[in-house]
Amino acid sequence: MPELPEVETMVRGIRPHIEGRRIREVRVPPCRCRPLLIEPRPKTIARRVAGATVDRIWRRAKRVVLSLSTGDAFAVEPRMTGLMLVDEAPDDSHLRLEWVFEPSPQHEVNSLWFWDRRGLGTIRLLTPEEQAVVFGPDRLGTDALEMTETEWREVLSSTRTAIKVALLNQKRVAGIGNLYASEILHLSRISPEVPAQELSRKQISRLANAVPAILNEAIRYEGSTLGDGTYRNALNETGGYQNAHMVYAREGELCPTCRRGTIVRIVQAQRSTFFCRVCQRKPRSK
DNA sequence: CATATGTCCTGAGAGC
DNA sequence: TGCTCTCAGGACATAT
Repeated sequence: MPELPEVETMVRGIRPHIEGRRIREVRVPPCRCRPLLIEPRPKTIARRVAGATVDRIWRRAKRVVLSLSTGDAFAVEPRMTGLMLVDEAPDDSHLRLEWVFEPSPQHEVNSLWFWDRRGLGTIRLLTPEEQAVVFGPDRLGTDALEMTETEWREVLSSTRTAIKVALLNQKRVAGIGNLYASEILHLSRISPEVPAQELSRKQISRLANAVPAILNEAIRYEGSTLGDGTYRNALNETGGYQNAHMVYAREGELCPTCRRGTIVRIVQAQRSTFFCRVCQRKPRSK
């Protein structure tokens, strides 16, 4: 489930090991699992990365981006279970891609790995033109950490979709996923079921503040490792933010905010939403 | 155009 | 104990 905080943690974790280094080769490790989406073909990748260095490692929405000296960039989308690792992996059987770097006296590690148990992740080597499309405003909205209150009002005013579902639409706002959407709405004291365009100015103001509050705190804790234990940072260590979750996966528990309601789970757009009906009350529709 | 639903994938856990 | 079934949710494709 890597969302913005987890992907940001990956970027920060691999950056000191990888940034500025020359790629020796990119390898697809032997893996008995079904092949992951890697584009273009490994042979073409090998040709295009020859002699290139990784100039910059950054994040666009929920993707890890490795920008190369050639102008090309790897865009890595971990999706559900993908990880970027520089040390050990949870297991060796789901390693999907290895970037091997020229040895350097300042660095202990010479490989970067993409590990993905379920294999829903994708890795693409993009030309500058493709980057403009894939990272562009037609595909991805403003990063959730860069949104202004005015922008929030704009992107929410045009849809009747429930606010929780609207927050997951990456064209509207980029980086929020299922887990943090519930946490953000809880801190904002907004019902996940309210149509986005019916939010009051005050509610949008609270939302605009809650988004960076939640996401930055989650980054500080290096993300959330849920019950399945999949998510890990670049060193294969678990995150810590799951202990700070107020509502996510806390169905049946007393609401930690109002201490009156009980956390409930509902399904919206085939995804779980957790919230407290007492402090996230839905206004009576007009 | 906006909105809703289906699809991919693996392994954990439930239930019998 | 071992089988079958359901579920988790990233992004995108397709349908309405």
